Amino acid sequence: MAAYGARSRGGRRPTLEEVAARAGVGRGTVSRVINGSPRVSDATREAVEAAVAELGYVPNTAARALAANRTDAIAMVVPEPETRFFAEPYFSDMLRGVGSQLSETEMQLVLIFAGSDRERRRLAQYLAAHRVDGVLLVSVHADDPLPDLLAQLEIPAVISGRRSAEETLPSVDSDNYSGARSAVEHLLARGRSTIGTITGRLEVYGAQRRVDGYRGSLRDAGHEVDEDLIVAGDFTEEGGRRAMAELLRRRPGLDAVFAGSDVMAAGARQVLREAGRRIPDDVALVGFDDSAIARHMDPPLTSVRQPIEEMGRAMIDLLLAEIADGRPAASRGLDRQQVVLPTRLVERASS
Amino acid sequence: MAAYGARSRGGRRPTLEEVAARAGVGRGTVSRVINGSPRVSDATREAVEAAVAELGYVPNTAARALAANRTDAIAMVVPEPETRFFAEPYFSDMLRGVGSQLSETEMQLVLIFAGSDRERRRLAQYLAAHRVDGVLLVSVHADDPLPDLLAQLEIPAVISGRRSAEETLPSVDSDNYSGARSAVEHLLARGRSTIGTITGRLEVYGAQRRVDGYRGSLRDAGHEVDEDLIVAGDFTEEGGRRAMAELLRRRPGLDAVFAGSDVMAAGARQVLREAGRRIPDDVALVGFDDSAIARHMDPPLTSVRQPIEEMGRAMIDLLLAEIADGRPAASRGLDRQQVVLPTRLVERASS
DNA sequence: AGGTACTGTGGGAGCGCTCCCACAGGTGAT
DNA sequence: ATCACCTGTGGGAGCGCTCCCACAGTACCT
Repeated sequence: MAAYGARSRGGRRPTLEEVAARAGVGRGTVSRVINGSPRVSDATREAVEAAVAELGYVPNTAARALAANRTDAIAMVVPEPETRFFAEPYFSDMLRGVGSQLSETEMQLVLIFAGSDRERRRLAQYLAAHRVDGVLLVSVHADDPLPDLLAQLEIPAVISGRRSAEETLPSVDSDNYSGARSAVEHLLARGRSTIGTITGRLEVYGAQRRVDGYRGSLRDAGHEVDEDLIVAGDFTEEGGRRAMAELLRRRPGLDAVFAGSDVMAAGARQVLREAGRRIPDDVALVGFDDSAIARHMDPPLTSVRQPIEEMGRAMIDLLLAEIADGRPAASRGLDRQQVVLPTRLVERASS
Repeated sequence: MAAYGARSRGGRRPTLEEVAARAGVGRGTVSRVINGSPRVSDATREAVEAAVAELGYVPNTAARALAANRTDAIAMVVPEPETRFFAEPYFSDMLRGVGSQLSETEMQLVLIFAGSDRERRRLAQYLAAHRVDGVLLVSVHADDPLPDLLAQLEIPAVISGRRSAEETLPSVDSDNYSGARSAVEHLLARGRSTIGTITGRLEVYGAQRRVDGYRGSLRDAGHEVDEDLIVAGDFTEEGGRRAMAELLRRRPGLDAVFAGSDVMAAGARQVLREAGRRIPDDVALVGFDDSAIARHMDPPLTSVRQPIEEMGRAMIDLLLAEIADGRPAASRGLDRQQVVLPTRLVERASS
């Protein structure tokens, strides 16, 4: 505990001015040392650092925020109710990446849920008050007004998962197209010929791209795409069940299924089992996400791994760059603003 | 979007002073209106409110924090790595309660993980900088130095789950003793006679109290307590498996098990099944927490429900009272500072 | 010697609030 | 009429920083 500075016990905390007096220098100099400016002589720096340590000085963030007009905090906004947030491994993996990357800096992370209307109104206030220097948007729908609000307020933001082919915000996404291709090519290589797919909600750009990948790899392999083998799900387990039942009805003889998410694959597995289909003997199954449930499924699920933790880290990198680069948002070309990370197929017993 | 105030677009935000000028009043008066002081005439209040709306004024939190020496934010500190946080439904339920209660106020919630040493150091800095008005401590061990640090810094805090019988911090806990009693009494009423128990980590006070409840109800029913029927677990699924195996070794004829948590009950169930014991026919099983996994187990698990969401709400109430009550901590008697919420047995097919 | 160009430093001004004292004007008791 | 005491209001001071201008000192030219 001693390291925390016994001197800060109770009462008033030391100020910059007091540190300056103790070190025998001016306020400006202490400020420069605290902020790591190079324009300070070594001797002075040491004297100041000693005074800081002796007094247990800790900068007052409110004063700094007021004077410098920055908050040293960023928000991760999750436009989902908390329940979903915790149910989906996607979010917690992302949070882990974000947290680890951020702990390299002095920045603080504020987690904000904006599921209900009331929460949304609070968020709008919060952003209008500029209580954060930047915002991480975690899974916004294409028609969400949040990005516009952020642009209007000129708050730097990064989005996870593009909303469309021409995303205007800086974004980090995984390569959904190639990921889907690798899954389908794997099934083809295993000799499967009638491959169905259960899609995510098609308003989600990434879900679309996965279907595109499915189509592309079949076509490239010389197969004609049978539209009856494509059934829409909604990323939920229940949706996976319904879609699988529909697939079995349409094409009872199918021998493989590519599900657009692990959770939907879990739903599909139940229906396949109830229908007496063995996995992978009768029907091979591949998921997407490589979340924890893929490993724990019976049999363990082959799945396309998205590097979600790295995506979180990349988002922080983009956001910090944007904040550093003068406040303005994505106005200097979309070059390095759209990061797409590769996926990788993880083969397990289900295929 | 119009409601967000088109006037705040870009550039500078309006200040108190500008609102005052527009409303034709002084700065002090605007401040009083903003902060809901009653000492303002109705006519003036309306004029100010109109000016606020027209200019799209939003108070600058940094300036307010600096002048008033408060931050309008509280932190929820989780001394666990993020992984565990998300794995345990306990935390997310608590977060839900905290969030809902807090959304009644202007306070902001900051979620802080303090699992690693580095995270701990950052937290110490954060607290020393007084970046929050109060702290919610979510599951601290008895020997954690955090409470002392908070006391030293004179930061109001509330703890979830007492650390010992004479907890010094304001706390919110569930009635672990009675909860355990209700579980065991239920098993006795169902005609079970050889009831084992799998405990949580006994450094955790609540885990101890559950064992106390187990002992107490057996004794009150005229049974002698067989120490061989008490095996220590550690709140994990794996620990539950190990403990169950040990119980079966020691007392193969046991006909019921009370597990100190649902997760451990899940582990125990696996071992029981592998050992060919039917649930509840051969062995009745009862858990603690009534978390989501209790409902989804096969068979669904009878469990002692803790009102975790309400606990979260109660923590906020205590903390806000403490913050309002002049800054000093728990120094005016422990009367209303220790809240204990009742538990309730939820009967399902496992018993 | 004078000029130019650094580097390092001190300290004034100002960020946008809250707090509080001062004071005007009204009301009612004496 | 005088005093006491409200209510409502204005505005100075100050919170603890950062920013930036000014300037001393040194170094290196011409």
